Amino acid sequence: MRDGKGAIGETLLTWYDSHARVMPWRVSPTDRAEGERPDPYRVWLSEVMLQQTTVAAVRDYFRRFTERWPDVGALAAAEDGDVMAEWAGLGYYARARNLLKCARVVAGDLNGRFPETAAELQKLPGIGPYTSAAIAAIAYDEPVAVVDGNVERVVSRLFSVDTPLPGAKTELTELTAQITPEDRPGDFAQAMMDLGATICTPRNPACGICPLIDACTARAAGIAETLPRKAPKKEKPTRRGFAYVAMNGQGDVLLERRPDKGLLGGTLGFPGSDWSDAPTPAPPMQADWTTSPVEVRHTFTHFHLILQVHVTRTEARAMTPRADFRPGDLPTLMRKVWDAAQSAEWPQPE
DNA sequence: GAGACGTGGCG
DNA sequence: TCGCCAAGTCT
Repeated sequence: MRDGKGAIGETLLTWYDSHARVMPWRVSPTDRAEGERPDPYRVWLSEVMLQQTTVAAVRDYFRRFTERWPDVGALAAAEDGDVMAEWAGLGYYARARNLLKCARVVAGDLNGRFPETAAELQKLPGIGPYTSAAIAAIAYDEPVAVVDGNVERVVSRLFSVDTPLPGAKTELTELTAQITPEDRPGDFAQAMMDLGATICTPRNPACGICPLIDACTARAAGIAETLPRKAPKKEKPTRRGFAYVAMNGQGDVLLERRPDKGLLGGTLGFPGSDWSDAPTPAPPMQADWTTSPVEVRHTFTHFHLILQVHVTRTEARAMTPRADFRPGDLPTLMRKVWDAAQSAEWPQPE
């Protein structure tokens, strides 16, 4: 083992001890050696935020969440709208809705304690194969394979797996399990992800400074950058729509909360039309609407969107008080709508 | 199993 | 400007 796959774990942990990136949710190898344990709540929160999201984007959100809600009980007691507002801008809003569901299960049914195994963790809302393994390994030392996009890339290169993803997922998980050490599985997982994020990158991998260069078969074969293979992407269609920004004489703004299901579910935004090839105008009230000269362009995971923004002054509706409206509480698309509205020629009050 | 689901950074 | 991609999950 020591000269085979076990050597990879030892080599990587040695590298991690001197190269681990500092993150607000992470216990350094030094502190860990002195007995400090990761807080399962913070591990869980950070891992959910990190789903499909970069470390740079997560940092400030994590700080604000943990400052405002220091433990799972506090988060479970939060208002839905406050959590959605704090999550605004981070994307994939189902994560925020599931975060609250999960916090309420843990605080309400589990005495505030997270389950300690990957199998049990995965039963909770918003916790899938990756997140359950990450929490179990990092917070509870379970020697389970933690496989995210970084690990898929590192492992596919180490062993020259040329089966395209997502088909290769099972094989990559099995290979990851074979190199996951019984000792320090959490540090090993984080080391693999750090390696993938900083050295074994999708393009231009820095093989010259990689601690695993001697073990990497793809590097030896000169095919590292071609792995992992992936099925080709589908083309994104472009959809269009209308958004409506209404304001009264006091500067209060008409906002609505979107239904929990679907795109931007549970978030706050401006009223609008459907989004399609030929959207139907849908002003929230009869009024003197003017069109902003600035169109909003935004790209979601599966389509491009172009919105035409209309604005008006009206007293015809109850609105969100100016003092309660912060553009930062809106998802990015709606912040763009707000910005475009500032460029419009606003009609005079009725 | 394939599609829905955000956003920002980078080449 | 534009496609790729990031510590995925749910249906």
